[in-house]
Amino acid sequence: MNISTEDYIKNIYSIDLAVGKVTTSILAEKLKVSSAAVSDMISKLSKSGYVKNIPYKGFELTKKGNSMALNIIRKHRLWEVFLLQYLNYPWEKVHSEAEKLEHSSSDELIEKLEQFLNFPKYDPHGDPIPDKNGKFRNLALIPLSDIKKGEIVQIKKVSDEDPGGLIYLTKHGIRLEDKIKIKERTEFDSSLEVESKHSKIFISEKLSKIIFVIKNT
Amino acid sequence: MNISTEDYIKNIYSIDLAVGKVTTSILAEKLKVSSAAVSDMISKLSKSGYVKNIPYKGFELTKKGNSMALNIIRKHRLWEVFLLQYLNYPWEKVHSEAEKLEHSSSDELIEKLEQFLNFPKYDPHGDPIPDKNGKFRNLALIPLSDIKKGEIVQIKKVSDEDPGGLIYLTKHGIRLEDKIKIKERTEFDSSLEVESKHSKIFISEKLSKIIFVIKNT
DNA sequence: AAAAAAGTTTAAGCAAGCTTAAATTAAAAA
DNA sequence: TTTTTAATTTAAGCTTGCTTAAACTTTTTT
Repeated sequence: MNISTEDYIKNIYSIDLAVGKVTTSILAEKLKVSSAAVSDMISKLSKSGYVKNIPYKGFELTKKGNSMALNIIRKHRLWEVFLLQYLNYPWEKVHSEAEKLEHSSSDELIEKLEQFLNFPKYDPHGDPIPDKNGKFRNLALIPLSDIKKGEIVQIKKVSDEDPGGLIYLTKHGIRLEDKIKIKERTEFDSSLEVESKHSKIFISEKLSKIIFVIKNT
Repeated sequence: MNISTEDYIKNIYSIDLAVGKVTTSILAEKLKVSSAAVSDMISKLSKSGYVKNIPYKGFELTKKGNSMALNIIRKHRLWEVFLLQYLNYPWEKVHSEAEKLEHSSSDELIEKLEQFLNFPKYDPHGDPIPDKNGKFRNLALIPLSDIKKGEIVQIKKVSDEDPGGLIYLTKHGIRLEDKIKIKERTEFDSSLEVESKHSKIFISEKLSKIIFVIKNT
């Protein structure tokens, strides 16, 4: 299993989770390669039993592919916890650093790391960490964009794809687990004004879509 | 800089240190590739300024190549310290695991790791860890094979290339920093019998050549 | 239902890092 | 010094993962 292949499998998993289906062009876009490259790789992954492919229609991970994906994600998220908690690595940089480490650590190493970290259940962005059998808890989260004016919610996850949002939130003193209240909702551009214990900040529609919350805690 | 290139540079450095000169065939042997592959890569590294090459004669790292090598070695050894001290990763496995991590960690990450580890000066096999400027202390070590019967010495380094020696020593309770006495020396096969505080063990010529010691401490 | 557009796959070709085989150079032996 | 041997480099070719361009499906529009 090489880095490139692992990246394909991991991204098929996450696209499937987010969008519900995976196509050549979506995956190509995500991986920043041509559709032809994806098409090519998919037929290889199909031959080696990681992906079930129906040409021209789409594809999905097999059971084997799925557990491969969860194992990579597990490595990624455990490294994130380590980087943030022990090395004080900045929140917004943790993701891209873990992106490299995830491909360079044996299962044995990761088990020891998990033990050292005391079996964390979530990564620094609020994503669940699969155990070595691929099992994980899944919270039912709501995007902040769906919350109405006046409601009080708790931030449980901020997507880590783009560091921009993380930098903005950090700068304004908003963190995971914070409780916030929607003070204002501007229908024109779907932006929000929210208030936490310490601060009051403006949240664009784009940002509100990658912040996930739960209601009554 | 990719993994393969980093491996070439790192190995040129270590062969130079051990043997005093680097040739195509020695490097090929170390990297388990053909001489032709080495020849090819050396001319690339020469073009990009990491290596000074005199065709048919040999080659060596430039200043730029040297500091690249030290940076990779630094990463390798800091990871080794982490793996052993914090994850309780077995002594003899630490090397091969670090071999992968060294290529997947940014300079920034490594600085934070170094800080977390409290700026260790030696790795778990006794090799010095370069600081971020490439500076390191160098002990004058003597191979155990050069020590005469009756002498008492302290183990300061055990080469980590082959895990076999490390496993043997660990099994017999010999560790870095142990003080040992040469009880017997068999001239026939240059083997030794040595005694530490806790144990008495047989050391073959081969093993005695990769154990390094200092005399009076 | 036919035409146009969009998406996917196949084909041809490139770069990197490797291989084996042939050619070249240097070193050792005669 | 010439010959033989050993080491190195060059050449030709393979594989992997990519590219662009062409061919082919599927979907959407009219």
